[in-house]
Amino acid sequence: MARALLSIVCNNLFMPARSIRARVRAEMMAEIKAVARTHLATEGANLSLRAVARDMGMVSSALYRYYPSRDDLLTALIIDAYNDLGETVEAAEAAIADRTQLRERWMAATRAVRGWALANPAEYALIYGSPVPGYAAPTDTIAAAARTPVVLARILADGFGSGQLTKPGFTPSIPPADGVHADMVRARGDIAPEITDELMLAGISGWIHLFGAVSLELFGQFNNVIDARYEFFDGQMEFMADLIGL
Amino acid sequence: MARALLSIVCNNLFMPARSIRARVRAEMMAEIKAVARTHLATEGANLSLRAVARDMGMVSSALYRYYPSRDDLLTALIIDAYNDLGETVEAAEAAIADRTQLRERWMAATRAVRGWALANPAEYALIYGSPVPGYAAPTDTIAAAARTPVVLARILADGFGSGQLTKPGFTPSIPPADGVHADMVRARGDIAPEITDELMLAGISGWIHLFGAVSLELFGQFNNVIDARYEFFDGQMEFMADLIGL
DNA sequence: TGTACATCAGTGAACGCGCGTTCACTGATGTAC
DNA sequence: TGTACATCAGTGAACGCGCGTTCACTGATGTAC
Repeated sequence: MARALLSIVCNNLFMPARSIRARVRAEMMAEIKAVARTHLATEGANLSLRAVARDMGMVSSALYRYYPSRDDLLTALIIDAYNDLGETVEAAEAAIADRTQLRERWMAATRAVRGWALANPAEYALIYGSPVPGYAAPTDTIAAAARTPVVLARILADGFGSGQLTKPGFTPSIPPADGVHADMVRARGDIAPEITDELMLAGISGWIHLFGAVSLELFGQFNNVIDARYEFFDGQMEFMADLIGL
Repeated sequence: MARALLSIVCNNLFMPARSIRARVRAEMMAEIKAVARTHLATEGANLSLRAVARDMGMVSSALYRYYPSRDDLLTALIIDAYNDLGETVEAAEAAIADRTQLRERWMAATRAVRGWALANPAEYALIYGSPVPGYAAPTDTIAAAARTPVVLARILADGFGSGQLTKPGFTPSIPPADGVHADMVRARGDIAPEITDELMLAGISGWIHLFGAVSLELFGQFNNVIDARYEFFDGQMEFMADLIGL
């Protein structure tokens, strides 16, 4: 709190006075979220406003100046988590300079997902784990949630656009049902309108495998089964790259 | 409680008197778990002993005659959930009379997993969702947890034993790392010693895809993406059957 | 530049509720002789 | 078969703690004239 104030004052000595209060306020909101995040790590989604306030040296009612309720704070944390993951994945994927190396882009993006999840297990659980009882995520989260899938879809769309990737690396023996086709059309339309339905379906299989592997690992299902976790994950994602045709 | 007592008395009129108390006790433990399960459905893993006791018309301290603590009750629920899922999957898979129809056995088993998860979402979340904060599952759960994977592994082992299934339906372009190989050897050794490592790896990929798909669906990630859920899941599992070579 | 007023952050007490667990106890049921 | 004793289930009060949220309030900071 004092630290936030001090940094504001130092960073904004020459800013118009009227914005100082707004900036302190923004830093306070960020610090509340930062403290709440550390609580998530130890307590899971049973986030306690009073505990957060205690850690900040404030009285619990003071938090209501910043977040109207516990659920609103949770929502802010969820949006932050989606954005933080999305940014990490975007940056890792964008770091592949040769944009025609689709497989490298896929591997970079998927490794970034796992890396972020291992580094932020509580936040990963918050967004990809079992729903918090009594909490319904508002629609504000949708845009942030879409960032990671969009990165993956862009890889397919770029490959298809350049003619590098015309069809999946493996064609299932049974064609998709009509309803599934309709879902693919809609999903394409949202994030990669140019590609074919069969490519979209292959991509979604990859998406499922990616988050399935990360969730099983993080939620303890690999205990006593898979020890070589990095290598295993990598092999699975290379396998998916084969199937998608990257 | 009264119902449990009555059913005991009726069912055991001619049993030796000494076992009646033991049987009432067993029924009480089962009824406590049944009530706790209904609470899981609405409250998630934040199980409240007092609420369970209230619903049973008892005082909360009475539960301590049956379970020494809240965590012990949670453990019992987890073991039950694994066993219930395992039994369901075993029964569905065993219902395929022609044991040489490996693909049908796979489809029956995987559909049973999803069906059970949809019918028992809170219990699914308890065992496959984010870990309960502050709760460490004891090793008692391992045997129960293994039942479903064992069903899947038996399909591979039977196919390999009969010569029907010699290698996976798709061979990844990159061979598994040494550490992964070691994990496969150990995993085979536990549940299907006869099959090859590459088949085991294909089976584990199927296992990941299966639980990945079910978890993503149950934990809300399919909202606004996949509407044709049954067909989609089915298609994904047929796809996996292709890859494994069933 | 100085003053009057409005805005805002944070306090502290309170409401009304929840929780897991312990403990001495009462009565009923089962066991041994 | 009857009696004395041991086991066990369930009670009710208590301990010590937690929680989200509201509300009237005090002071400090910002704004308008």
